[in-house]
Amino acid sequence: MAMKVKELEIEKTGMVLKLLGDKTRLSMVKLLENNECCVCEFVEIFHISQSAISQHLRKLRDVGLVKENRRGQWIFYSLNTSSEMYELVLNVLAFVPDQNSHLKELEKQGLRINCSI
Amino acid sequence: MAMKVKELEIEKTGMVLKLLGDKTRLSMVKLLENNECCVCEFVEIFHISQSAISQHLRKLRDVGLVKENRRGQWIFYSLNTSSEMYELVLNVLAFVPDQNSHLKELEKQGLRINCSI
DNA sequence: TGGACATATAAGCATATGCTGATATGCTGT
DNA sequence: ACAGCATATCAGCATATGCTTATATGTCCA
Repeated sequence: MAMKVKELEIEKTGMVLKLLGDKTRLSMVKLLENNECCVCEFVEIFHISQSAISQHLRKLRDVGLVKENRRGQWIFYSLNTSSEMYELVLNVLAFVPDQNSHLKELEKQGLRINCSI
Repeated sequence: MAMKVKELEIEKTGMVLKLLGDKTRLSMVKLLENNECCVCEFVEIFHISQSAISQHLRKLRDVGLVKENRRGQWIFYSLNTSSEMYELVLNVLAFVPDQNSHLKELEKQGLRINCSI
């Protein structure tokens, strides 16, 4: 039952939990667990302003949980698997139900970005 | 690497993470992982008012993460191991360094409560 | 029963947080 | 170079959060 994981400073752990404690960000990160997504997709999914999404992503990036990858006009976000906090993030995400239906919905509406660059 | 755990609603997960996202509460819960503690002990450890500690504990109790146990004058708090969120809590706490030194310090000062009731 | 101690609750305050709208920046293709 | 789209940043605002002090409640014991 007890897991053997690499411990983190309590401040860092707290910071990660605070970030993931927002429902919008938690959903975003869960989506990023299996997908690369760009800002405009999140805007469609969560129905909040592009600005709000951008600010959420900046917070996640500032502590290194996600990384960005520009391809042409778009910036694709993904989980930063080389973060020392990645293991914690994965362990938390294991409890969160799959959110991919949101992306399926986008595809149905033809709004999923598939950048060929 | 992937863990098999019992999923929780995303709202519940978010709530737990938000609660544990406060450094004081995270330390408190880490202490409660292995110990029963009462309010006055936390006051000594964290150097914030009794009221503040009490309010933190109430938030934790309101969502069922901790339970209380009155013995005489004191109310001892402990982790609620039968909460459906207990597994999530344990998985998170695995990343947090042991905080028992705080209790050791209390014992040294003779401030550790040892209720015989 | 009253005083001492432990805890809870109420009220108020300063700061943090998440959002919006407006604007700036960056890339693309004509 | 410029229009159009994607993203980032700025400023402002409403609400949430964590703390303090003051007060209420609960328990023990002389």
